[in-house]
Formats: sequence, structure tokens, C-alpha cells
Amino acid sequence: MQSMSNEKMLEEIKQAEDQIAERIADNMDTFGVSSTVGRLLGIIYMNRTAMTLDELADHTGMSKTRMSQVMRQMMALNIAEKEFIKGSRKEHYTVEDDYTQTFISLFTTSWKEVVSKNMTLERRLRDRITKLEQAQGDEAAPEVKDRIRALKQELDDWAAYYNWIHRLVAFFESGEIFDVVPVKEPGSEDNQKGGTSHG
Amino acid sequence: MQSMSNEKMLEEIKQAEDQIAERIADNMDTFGVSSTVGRLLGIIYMNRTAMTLDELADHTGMSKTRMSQVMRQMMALNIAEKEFIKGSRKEHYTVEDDYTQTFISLFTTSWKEVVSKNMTLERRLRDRITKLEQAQGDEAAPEVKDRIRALKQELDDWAAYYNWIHRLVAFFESGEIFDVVPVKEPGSEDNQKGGTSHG
DNA sequence: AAATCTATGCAATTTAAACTTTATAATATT
DNA sequence: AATATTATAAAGTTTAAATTGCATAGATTT
Repeated sequence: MQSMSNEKMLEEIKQAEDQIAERIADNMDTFGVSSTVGRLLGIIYMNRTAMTLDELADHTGMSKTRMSQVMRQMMALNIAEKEFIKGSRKEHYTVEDDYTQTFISLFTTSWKEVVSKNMTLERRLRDRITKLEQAQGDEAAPEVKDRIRALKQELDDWAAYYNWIHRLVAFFESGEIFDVVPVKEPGSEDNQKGGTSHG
Repeated sequence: MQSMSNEKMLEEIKQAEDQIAERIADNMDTFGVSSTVGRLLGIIYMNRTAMTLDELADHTGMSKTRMSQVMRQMMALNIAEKEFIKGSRKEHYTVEDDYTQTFISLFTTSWKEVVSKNMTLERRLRDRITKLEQAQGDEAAPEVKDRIRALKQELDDWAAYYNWIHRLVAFFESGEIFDVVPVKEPGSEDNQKGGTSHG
């Protein structure tokens, strides 16, 4: 085809941008969160400036209530924050503009929650086992003793695994991960936006 | 309370085991997969030997068809495999018994898929932009030129991010992650089950 | 403190995912 | 080849999650 009209070109460009945003949204379910989270992330990111619930509702065609819920969730996940805009009464929301940092936030917040739930259960189960051991009289069947031993072993493995995740999360959160897997390919002098000191 | 009956103790032990299995299942949605995946993982893991679809259906109270679907998904995620049992016609399924390795498999397989999808889109968009640039005649508006430049920048950022994830996945898959975040706390002489050479 | 605009909690509805039933294809056994 | 038993596919149903509309509470301006 020959030289296009400007309108047609702008239309094509918009389509390309939309495809990127849509892919961001899709990828979100790998983190176990709703795709609407990704859609808003994409919209605000592409917009380059803070946006209000009304603007988001306009862009998505969804209800303002839903926008409120999702932005709240995104703030809980540490991938969005409110930004004060002088002269405006509305709340404005921004998102982290560094993809990698967004990945880290999503990864660490969700796994921290998992680790915490696990630790609670572990404590409870250890107490329970202690009581069981005390309660098992001299006449306790060998089978019972074996099962208790196996359960303790299981709990130890389990705890070791969660301890690993705990340290893994810390490794990401502190930014140490960038020392071993830098953002840009080796050969570039400047390997990341925020420097090594993250936490 | 005083010394319990053996039946009561076995009952308590079983409850504790069930709670662990239930937690494994719950945690699965952090990976973005159905909790049934986690439930089967827990059941087979606790069982310590390969199981058939019928046995799984018995344990869960779900249909055999569903068991087939989920086991297929688990094999796609590299966290389960078929095991040939001599003399039996049925398929028997086992799961990885190392929690950490299961984590790695889930993490790497899902992100690999995401990276692959992204690369396909990226290629397609770059072609499109090239065509746009060729098609923009001498009379192309400055706005169009700006938008194209911005889109290219966006695509570069985007590609850098996915390249990072790509290398991150490799870092996990190769086992190098264990060099920087070992499975057991430092102080233990033996830091992991499979040694350093994973891939 | 009344009026006006904001964001959010809650019940109701829509939509998507999980799961089951039924039907079919594949594989082994006789 | 006929039979029995397995695994998978397709369509239908149930259950859970996402989304909306309405009602209310919190601010801000006048």
C-alpha cells in the first residue's frame, strides 16, 4: 500500500498500544489476580499521569464502584498509590512505572501473605502435637507413635519450605535479585533504575 | 485431659494432616491455578506412592473425569508424571516430593508461557511499526511521528522487562537460585536434596 | 450547618470458572 | 473379533467470582 492518511496511522498506533495493554492485563492471572487489575494498570501506565475513578470508569466502561474496589486491591498489592493533585478534590491514582518493580511488588506481597498464614498454622499444629505427645500414655500403640513421628517430620519439611520462600521474598524485596539477574543485559554500564539499595 | 484412647489420637493426627493438605491447596491460587490442583498434590504427596484416577476420585469425592483433567494440567505444569506400574492397566500418577522443586516448576512453566506469548506479540508489533514507518510519506504529521517514537520506546521497555523475566526463569530453572537462597539455613552442611547441577 | 461532591459498603445480578454427566475413543484381555 | 475396562471429549449444570446499582458516610466549599 502507499502513503497512509494521518487518521489511519493514528488509528493503527492506537491499536498497537491497546494490544500491549491487553497483554499486560492477560498476564496478570499468572499472579493469581483478576485481569481487571492488569487492565487498570495498563491504562494508568499508558496515560503517564495520575487518574481519577471517574476517568478509569470512562476508559473501561465499568462502574466507578468496581474501579474503587480494584484500586484498593492494587494499593494493597503495593502497585498503585494515591497522589495529591493541588486544586482537585478527587483522589488521583498512579501506578509504579517500572515493570520490574511491579513484578517484585506483586510477587512479594502475595507470598508474604501465604508465608504468614502458614506460620500461624504451623504454630497451632506444633502445640497440638506437643499435647498429643504428653497425652499418649505408656500404653500408646506403636502405630500412633509412628504416625506422630511422621507428622513431625512432615511439619519440619513444610516449615523448611516456607522458610525458604520467606528468604526468597526478602531476596526480591531487598533488590538483591538484581545483583544476580540484572535488569539490562550485561554490557550496559547502568543496570537498574533505582540502584542497589532498595530496602 | 488424661491419657487418650488410641482411636482418638489417630483421629487427631489425621485432622492435623488434613489441615496441612488443605493449606497446600489454598496456597495454590497464588500461582494462579485451581485449588483442586493443590488438593490432588497434597493427597498424592501424603500418600507417598503413585495413585490412579479412581483412588483420587475416592479421596476427593469428585468425578473421575475431573481428576483426569486436573492431572493432565498438573503434568503440563511439570509437577506430576505418569508412572508405569507392572501388572496394572491403569495409569498411575506421582508428584514431585520436594516442595521447593514444585515451586520452581510452577513458577517457571507459567512464566515461560507468558514470555512466549509476549515474544510473539512483540515480533508482530515491530513488523507493524516498520510498515507504518515506511508508509508514512513526507507529509506525515509531527504528532504521528511522536506517537510512533513513543510506541517504539514503550515496546523497548516492555521487551526489556520480558527479557528480565526470561533470565529470571532460567536462574530458577538451572538451580542457581539455590546458590543465593539455599534451601536450609546456613550452618547446615548439606544445603539441598538434588545438588547444584540441575539443568 | 447546608449543599455538593467524593469514595465505599452491601445486596442483587451477571459472568466466568469449576465440576458432573453422558457419550465416545482407545487399550488391553479373552 | 468380542468384551471389558480405561482415559478423554463435549455439553450441560452448579458454584464461585466479578461486576453493578443503590444507599450511605466523609470531606469541602459556601
